[in-house]
Amino acid sequence: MLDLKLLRQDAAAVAAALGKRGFAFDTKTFDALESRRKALQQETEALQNERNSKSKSIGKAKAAGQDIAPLLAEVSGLGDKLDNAKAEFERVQAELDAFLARVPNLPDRTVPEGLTEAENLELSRWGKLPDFNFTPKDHVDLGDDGRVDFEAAAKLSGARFVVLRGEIARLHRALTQFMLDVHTQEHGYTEVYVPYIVGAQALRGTGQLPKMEEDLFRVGFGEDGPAAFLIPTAEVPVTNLYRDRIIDEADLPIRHVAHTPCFRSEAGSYGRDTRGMIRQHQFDKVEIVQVVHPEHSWEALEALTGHAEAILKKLELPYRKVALCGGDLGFSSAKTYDLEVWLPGQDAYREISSCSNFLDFQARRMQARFRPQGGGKPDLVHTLNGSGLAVGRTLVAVMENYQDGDGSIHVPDVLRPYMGGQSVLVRS
RNA sequence: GGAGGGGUGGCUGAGUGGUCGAAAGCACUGGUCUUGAAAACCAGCGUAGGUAACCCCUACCGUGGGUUCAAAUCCCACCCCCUCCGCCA
Repeated sequence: MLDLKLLRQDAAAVAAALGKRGFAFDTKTFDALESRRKALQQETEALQNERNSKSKSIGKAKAAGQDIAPLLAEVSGLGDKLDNAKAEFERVQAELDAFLARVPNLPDRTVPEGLTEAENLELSRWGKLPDFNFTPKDHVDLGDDGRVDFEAAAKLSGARFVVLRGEIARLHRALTQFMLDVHTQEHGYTEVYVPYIVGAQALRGTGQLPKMEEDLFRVGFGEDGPAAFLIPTAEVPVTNLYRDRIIDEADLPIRHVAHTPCFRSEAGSYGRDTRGMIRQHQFDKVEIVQVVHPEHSWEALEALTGHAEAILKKLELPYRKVALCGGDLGFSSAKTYDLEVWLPGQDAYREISSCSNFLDFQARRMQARFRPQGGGKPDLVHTLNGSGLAVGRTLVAVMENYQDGDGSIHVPDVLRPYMGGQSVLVRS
């Protein structure tokens, strides 16, 4: 949610800034709703004032033993007038809220111009692309001995699911453990275990609702229970830990890491990435989240991105860092870096981490605030998060980059302690 | 699932339908005192909106309804927490 004051002061500037991401901000509708809201609010508050002060004088008169009948007559009819005014005010307020809930965050001025993925800006490359003296296979072929089994998963759950077996399943688990250990022991994150089912309020807080509802799996507690959803990312439960809370400034920054499955319906991506486990309805991710003082969020974004990069470096996976252009930015983000890992099987870089600074956009929706040291008014925190990393895609990257001509897969050095010391995984 | 108790400011916790946005304590801030600190004492101290700001006004005592001129207080529904019983990985 954007700052309402900013919108009132300079809706035109907001509209211009949102244009960078291809969002058409309807200044006319906003202005109309806002001036209507203002008039109605003043009207209802004046009526409330009248009722309150008259009620008080009734109380006083009664206490003084005076006849209150004339006062009661004065107040008759006021109630209905107030109810009508209030109902109208609430209707307009709700309309305004719904309008604002669909307005995305303002892109930072350093965000590259552009409306499509193609205009993202490459910032750096790391690592040497593997030089095979054979034609590299992709992870689907490398795992087709039954260790990566899409058919078994399809039988259980349909398309876009996978069953992993044996050493590949263990490698997947090893990657998760490794990532959690690095972030907790080297980067100062506190591990949290969180629910995988959340209510609508949490999803509104981080900005997945109302716009992204089609991409969520809805579950329920009974037929007419409250709406509940499978989490599309750990960002939702972890960031919302701070919803409606006032944190002591001394407790900032807060850094959390969580490993969770993520569930996405992938509505609208039919036909994309249908081969392999790049785009699944269910995948595991290790997510890092920071809640910081508003003055420090930009440096926190650089640090957090570095923490995600550190995993790729330790795994010796070649990658590049990209700044998303305005049009490719997520709804809540002011600026996002994507890390894209090299996949020999696709002969391409593919997204494996997305690191964003949301400034106070999520904090305002969530009412996540901090109390300044030495007292004073609570102020909104800034929130950030990044994948550190997407586990399924990392598994794909390890398989494809560490493959041998005979289809065996070498285990990256840093993972060996997690694999019982094993150094090569051979086809069965 | 059954029985009972409870949800009030950053925290603890009082509150008889009528100056109750709410006692008291803790925490915090400023001051007096002190070489300095602590203690003691004095004062201040909820959030948001009308609004850029003061005054002023409005809303907020788990959530949503209702009764009333007037609701933290009475009524209804729901949510959550605690204790006990039952069931259970």
